[in-house]
Amino acid sequence: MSETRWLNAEELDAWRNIAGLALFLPTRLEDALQCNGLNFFEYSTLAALSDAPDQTIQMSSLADLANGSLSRLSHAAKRLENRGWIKRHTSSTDRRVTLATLTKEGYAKLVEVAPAHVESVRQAVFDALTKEQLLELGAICGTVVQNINPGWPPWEQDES
Amino acid sequence: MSETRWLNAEELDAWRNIAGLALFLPTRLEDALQCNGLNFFEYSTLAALSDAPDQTIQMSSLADLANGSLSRLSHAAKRLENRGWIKRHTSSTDRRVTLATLTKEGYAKLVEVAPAHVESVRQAVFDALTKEQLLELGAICGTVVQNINPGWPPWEQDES
DNA sequence: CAGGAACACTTGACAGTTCAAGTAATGGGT
DNA sequence: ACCCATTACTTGAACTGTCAAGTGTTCCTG
Repeated sequence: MSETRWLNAEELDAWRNIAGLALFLPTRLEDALQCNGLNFFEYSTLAALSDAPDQTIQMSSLADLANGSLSRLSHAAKRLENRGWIKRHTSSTDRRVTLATLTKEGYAKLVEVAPAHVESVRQAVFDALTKEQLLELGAICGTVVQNINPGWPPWEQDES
Repeated sequence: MSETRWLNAEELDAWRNIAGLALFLPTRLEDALQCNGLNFFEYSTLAALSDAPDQTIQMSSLADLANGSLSRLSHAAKRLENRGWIKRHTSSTDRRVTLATLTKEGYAKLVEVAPAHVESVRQAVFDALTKEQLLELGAICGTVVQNINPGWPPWEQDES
């Protein structure tokens, strides 16, 4: 029933740039990884595992850390396992639970790929901005992300 | 051969928020459209057509305007045509060229969906920010986008 | 005015994501 | 102790986008 709040010229201009970022940045980052045989989600999965004690995390937690659904992770884990970069085994304490572990080869792959990934982030974003702009951008994006997706990220739990 | 320029804590923090935006914003916008039976690319396609003289654009230009590959548009156009929202016909002056036209039904669909889309943009981004923050965000994103993808957007051609 | 390069688009096969359904294990209530 | 809801994960089908190849048309060059 209420009137649509259309965008004025100023807002439209800002919006185009924001949408442009959301449109092109993912592709750019994927490209840098794809040529190393990984997509961004697979990379996030390996990275999350490498930070965990014993390089081991339960599937559902890992899905959260890598920002994907459990189903998505399950498919990705099959690919990563086939390539020998992770292993899955049932937990001994709760046999519903599957634990994923980074293999030696998986860690090696991560170490091999990480520099190129970081460099692509720098080239795409950091190198175009002053330090002030970067921090400003980070802060405002943080505000928006909290608005869209409160309670992210899944690490940094509030433990009061 | 060169040393990897890793991110320090400050940079990592900013980066997480930027990546978070690029990760969650598209999904959020898609969701608002999906429940109206369109994805973002299809919406952009219809929107671009509605702004064109005679509601008609050549496929390859339309692909640019909607920010997708020609192949992607070709698949999407088939879906849109099947649902009766656009029509395609060969150009009379150059028979390699296919012209896409928005139908009356397509225009009606766009008018039906647009308010919800704009509202989702407002809710996701605009409502969380002050006007200053919005303009600042738009400007910085513009800088990054120009860095990643110089010569975008395809409209706003420099005609010197 | 051929012949081939370039252009405009379409198509089919493939890979990754989502969604709904399926399997298996656990725990809580009676 | 048993049932059943819940939890944890996997799987297969449907769908979308990408890539490479294919078709048809036009332009250019000798």
